[in-house]
Amino acid sequence: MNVQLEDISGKRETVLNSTLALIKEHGFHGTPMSMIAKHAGVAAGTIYHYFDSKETLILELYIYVKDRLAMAILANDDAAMPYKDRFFNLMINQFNFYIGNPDALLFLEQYVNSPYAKNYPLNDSQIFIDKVHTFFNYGIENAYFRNIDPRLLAPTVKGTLVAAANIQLSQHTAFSDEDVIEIINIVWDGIKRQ
Amino acid sequence: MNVQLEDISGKRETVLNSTLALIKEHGFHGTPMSMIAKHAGVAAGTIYHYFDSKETLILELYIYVKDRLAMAILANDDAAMPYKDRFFNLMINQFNFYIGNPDALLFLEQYVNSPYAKNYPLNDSQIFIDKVHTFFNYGIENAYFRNIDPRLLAPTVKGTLVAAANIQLSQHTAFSDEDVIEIINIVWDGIKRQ
DNA sequence: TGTTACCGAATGAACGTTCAATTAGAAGAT
DNA sequence: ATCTTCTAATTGAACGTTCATTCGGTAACA
Repeated sequence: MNVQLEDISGKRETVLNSTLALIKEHGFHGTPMSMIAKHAGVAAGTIYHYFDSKETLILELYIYVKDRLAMAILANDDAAMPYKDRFFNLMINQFNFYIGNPDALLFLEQYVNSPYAKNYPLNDSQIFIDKVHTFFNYGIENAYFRNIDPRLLAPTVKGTLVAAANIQLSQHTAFSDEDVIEIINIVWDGIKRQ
Repeated sequence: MNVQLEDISGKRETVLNSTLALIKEHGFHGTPMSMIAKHAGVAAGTIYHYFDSKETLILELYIYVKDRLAMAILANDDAAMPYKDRFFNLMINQFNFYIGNPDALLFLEQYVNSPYAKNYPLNDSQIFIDKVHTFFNYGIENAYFRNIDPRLLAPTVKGTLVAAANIQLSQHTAFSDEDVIEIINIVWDGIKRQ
């Protein structure tokens, strides 16, 4: 398929990207290994050189996507800036990542609600845990946020951003920068210390 | 299986309830028709007397569950009460429905992110649309809520409640009534007209 | 010459669906 | 009440397909 991509990233990443693209269209179980092989331009057997099974392929794809999400979220983060400004920057980055990678958005949403996530709860991106979780924990410890169960924060934030991204993607009209700020204000006004 | 339930509700509902219970454990794909048949105490062929295919079984199960969710949410709603009080009542009802029906919660979350929802976007509960959507539209028109895209409201609300319900279910310690109110306050503070 | 990467046809298990046969139940006739 | 007839409900073995995975072999490369 995409020879350039294949050349620079190797067949392993080519397979991961093909799987991501196909799952967007057909879902986990509408995507047979033969289809992935064809789309990636490799033989079916080759996939098993890099992944033990379809199941581990999905598990590793999740880490791969989540790593990329974590790095996108953290772009231009500056610990010297006010916490609220950093929060808004991270949220904007997250929104833009979803808009720029709709297949990743769809995959992540499917994954977290699938038996994979339930059966392998420890399978997650180390980068995401180290960096993004740390950022939120800092906000909790320093009382920028309401005094609530910290595990409520992330889903509250994510739910709104994902909803907004899905709306923009399903229509073909984009939210303005001001709209995005307003959306993040919904989140911030909900979770900030009142 | 459950003879009492079967007797009063008929085999169609028995099959629906078995499917719901099994999907919670094994997911869409991991739940073959033969397993549903066994769990429901009917022959495989009998399922096809009530449903055209596995696909339509899932589609009808979604309507069935969403109808029950809608009715649970609307319990004790009183149009004479202040809008904010009605809102809190509906949210508490929704949270309690998730807690009391974890299999429904898991199914709904899986469904909305599956190819079913993408391929059949018009397949939804009429009760839910008539009653719950109407309630939110009223809040938008009468300026109880921020002036934002109305489709952002529902996912924002749902995301937080679902997150809270999942936390309570995954641990085995319950949120207190005050905790639940606090959670709903997060939602309300985010979306209310400031 | 040994090792790694890659191929793709073959395999075998799993699964959704069908269907010919059986039973249950309702309606009607006597 | 009893028998007859017709339809709907139910069964589960069998079918055909799909799909993940295997494996014997070939090429690349060190």
